Amino acid sequence: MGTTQLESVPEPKYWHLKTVIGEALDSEFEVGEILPNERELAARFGVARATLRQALEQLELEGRLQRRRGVGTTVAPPRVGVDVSTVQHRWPGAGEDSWQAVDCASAVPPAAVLRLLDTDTDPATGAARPVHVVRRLRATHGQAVAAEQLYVPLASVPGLVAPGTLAGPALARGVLRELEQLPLEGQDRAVELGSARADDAKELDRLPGAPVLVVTTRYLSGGRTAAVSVATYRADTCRLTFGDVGDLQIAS
Amino acid sequence: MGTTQLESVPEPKYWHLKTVIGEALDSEFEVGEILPNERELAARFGVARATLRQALEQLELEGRLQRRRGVGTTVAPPRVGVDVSTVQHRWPGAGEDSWQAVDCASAVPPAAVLRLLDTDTDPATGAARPVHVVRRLRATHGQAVAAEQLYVPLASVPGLVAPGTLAGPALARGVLRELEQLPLEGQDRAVELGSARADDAKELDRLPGAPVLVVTTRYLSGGRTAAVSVATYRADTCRLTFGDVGDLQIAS
DNA sequence: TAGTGGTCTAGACCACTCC
DNA sequence: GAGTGGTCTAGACCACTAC
Repeated sequence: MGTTQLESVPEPKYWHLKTVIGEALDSEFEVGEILPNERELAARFGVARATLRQALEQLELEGRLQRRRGVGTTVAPPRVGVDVSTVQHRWPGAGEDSWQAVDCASAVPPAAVLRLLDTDTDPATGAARPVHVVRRLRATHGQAVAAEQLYVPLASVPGLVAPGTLAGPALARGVLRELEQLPLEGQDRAVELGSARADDAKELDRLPGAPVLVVTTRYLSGGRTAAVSVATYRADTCRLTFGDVGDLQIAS
Repeated sequence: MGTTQLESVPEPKYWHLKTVIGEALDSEFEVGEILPNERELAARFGVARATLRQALEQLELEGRLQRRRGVGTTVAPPRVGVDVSTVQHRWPGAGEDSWQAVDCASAVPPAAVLRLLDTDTDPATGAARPVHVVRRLRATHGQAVAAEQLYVPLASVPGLVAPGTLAGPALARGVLRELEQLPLEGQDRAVELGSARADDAKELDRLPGAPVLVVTTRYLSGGRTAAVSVATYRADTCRLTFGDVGDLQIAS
């Protein structure tokens, strides 16, 4: 036929742009360097700004760029590895880690958390009861990487002094201290993609809806779920690591 | 002053839309139900289609919607939990799991993988040597959830029959079988957000660039990294679970 | 062929940061 | 106030699916 198959699989422009810019980042830019602004980049590549932004969004999602309103677009450093290995066998707050308790409130958990805390309903009405909600922040290298809400049923911290006498960070630390008194029998964990709620986004210095890795942990004690942690990690800057298990063995 | 603070924190329209639609999904729709098309939804909410799409994108990212070109937007079922617990202490392919080997090629790994396989360079030139690249697919409930590339240095499978005599799936299974002969000393694992490469996207029935959870696993044997697995899981439909560790103990 | 979601455009205005 | 990224609009056309 003599005809060559032209553009039989037309690659979207933003996809091609992403590739081109990605290669340029490797070869022509240093970490921290500021890219030309979006309007100029769009003009330079001959596309609309929205199309260019689609490419930049992908690169940011992959942790290669960092964009800040009013400032500009910079080349991101490699993602930091954050250890979330499930084998620490410790209550949250116990031992040396990078978490900091910032507050504690009392609230009824969202439905998804309630399903994990299924033991804590009012036996008479079946209605969910409020629990302690401890708020913590995790920082690495001076940068906030995760915000957590730890849901602790009142029954898990029976020795807590009358909550009215403590507040804020002090109450949060009190709840964590009491939790450590329980024998920890195990934990299981799940990781999924989510988008940052407004309050988490603010603490993580991101816009609402920013992509986050949601790590849900169930702490087991006495055959019950004694606490549930929902931690949201910045997906752009973090790589969750599950440490070397060479020093583990399966019981039995 | 008598003035009320109006819109002091003006919520973006797409964010508000996402909330409204999300609530409607909970109360008015069943899993699998088809939503009105984008043009109609946009008109109904009085916004441009692009704005509506921004809201739908977020909901899809959270696994609440599923959009298919030419078909429509449907309410997604809850995410499926996929076990990726790092404690199986087994080589890939060993035992009963849901992976299926589909192919095997010889190639030089990308730079990021080379850094983990740092022992496999040509001692004379320092250049990277090609390795076996086994391609596998993982399915759950009849649906493809992950595509993997397993990088196996030739040195890790010395007993493999001359590669020329096998090809495709048979070669892939041969490499996996040989790998099982090595003593597995440990593995470490990392999870991060990525976007699907074109080939992975195709196998996962997604568009290129779709958000995926990238699970990188290093298999250790004889003090070396004997293999590296890079598995991409569909972020929209999967929740990665790290099973109950109640039956684990730390070796001193 | 009709209808869907996916891509792309060329503009506008807003919120934020920094000087 | 100047410059940045973030939001939003109102269109257009394309690729795909199903009938």
